[in-house]
Amino acid sequence: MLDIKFIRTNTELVRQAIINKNEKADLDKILELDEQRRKLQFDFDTLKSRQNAVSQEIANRKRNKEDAADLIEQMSGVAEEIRGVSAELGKVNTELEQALLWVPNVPLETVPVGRDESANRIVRYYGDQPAFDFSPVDHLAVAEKNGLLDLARGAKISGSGFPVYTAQGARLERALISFMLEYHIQKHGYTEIGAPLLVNRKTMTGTGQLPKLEEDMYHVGEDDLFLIPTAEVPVTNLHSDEVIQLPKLPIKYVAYTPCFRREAGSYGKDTKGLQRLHQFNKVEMVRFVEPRDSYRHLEEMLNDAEEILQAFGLHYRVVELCTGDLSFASAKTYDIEVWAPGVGRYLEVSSVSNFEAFQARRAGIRYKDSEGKMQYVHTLNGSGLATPRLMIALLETYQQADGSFKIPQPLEAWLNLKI
RNA sequence: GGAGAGGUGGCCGAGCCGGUUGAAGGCGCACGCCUGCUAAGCGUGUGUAGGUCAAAAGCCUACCGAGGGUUCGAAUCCCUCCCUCUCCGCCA
Repeated sequence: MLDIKFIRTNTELVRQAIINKNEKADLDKILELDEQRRKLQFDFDTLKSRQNAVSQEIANRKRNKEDAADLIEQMSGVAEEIRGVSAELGKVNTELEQALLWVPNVPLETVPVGRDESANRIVRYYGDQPAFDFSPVDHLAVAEKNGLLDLARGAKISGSGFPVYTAQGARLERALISFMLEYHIQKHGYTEIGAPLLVNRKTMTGTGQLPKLEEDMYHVGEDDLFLIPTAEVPVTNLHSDEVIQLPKLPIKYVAYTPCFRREAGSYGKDTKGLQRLHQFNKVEMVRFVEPRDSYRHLEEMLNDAEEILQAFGLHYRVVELCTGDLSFASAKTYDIEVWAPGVGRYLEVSSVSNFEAFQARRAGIRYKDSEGKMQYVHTLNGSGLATPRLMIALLETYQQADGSFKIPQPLEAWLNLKI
């Protein structure tokens, strides 16, 4: 969330950000609550101050065996008054906090302004679309021919959008995960985290999924726990309500987890094959950094993710999201879209974002800067990468004229393991 | 799930028959002094948040797991909840 002081002094900037992000937080209401809050706080402090002073005097008199009945009598109404103001203050505070949770992060000034993805800016292309001397089929055809997927049975046991990988398909997907994890650990210096897949409400709120996106989350009502939509949630919240020692920064974590998304409101969109799923696997990178470095880290993480696609020799492009396409919590986001020759589209396989202090403020992730001042860290995360669309690109790119599928060289070691 | 113990400042750890206790003491940390070097020693300081202020200083307020209650006054008493540890049960 944003600092209320920032909102107070940069109201128009925030107002514009809300519009540019297609959000609808009520700033006037927030400013009014803030005003009320400060007034009540002042009243409370004043009353409390008086009560403390008199209580002190009562204590002194009692110590000296003097009578304090008049003072006690005098204060008896004050306690009630304080309770009243305090209750009011608590109510306003809660209301203000709730309202602030609906204010999105402010996009970086350089982010292109636009309503939807049509205003996104293509940053660069890597490689070229592969040429085929036959007509390439889509990943479903490749998978069927080679026995890699069983989506029908996935639908039978869970529902559509819950893929079943079979035989070499399952091994390939697992190999992808291992390869990506080890790549980031060994080449980029990330520390691996194995994270819980069910998290509580506070954790979901910390990274900004709640309250706005509750409809998109699988919820276990009995325990009020949520299935994570991305490892970003548990991993970023690892340090919630903590003060990180300066020498520990930057912190770089990588985690593989399944991800669960209800995808409410996107029925019939990109439903073919592995394009849009309720459950999928993803390797996620998360960084905690000092604010002055955070945009350098954003570029670095983007590069970390790109290297995976490069290692597989896949053609892709990098896109900078416009304000309207930016997520609620993000200040700047790059998407990486890999080319899938069978379906003939660029598919998002990674999203790399800088949240600046937005998540850190919500989750309470701070550090002491070199001058000993308490500051919020900047948090970033990026997929590195999500497996389903990566599978699509691989299957479609490396299909052969005879319908078979060629394993990309970097994965051979994992698939040829002998025991 | 049942029984018991406990949750205090960066850490350890007093206080818990209510009142100069934001909180003893120790460790750590920072600065200074001292000292061939190192170690040790001595001194001072060292929480977070909100408010007030142009700002700093200062001042005020809150915070001893969370939330309520009793009281003129609560870290200290009462209630509810959460978490940790130990034992039992259950499941892997």
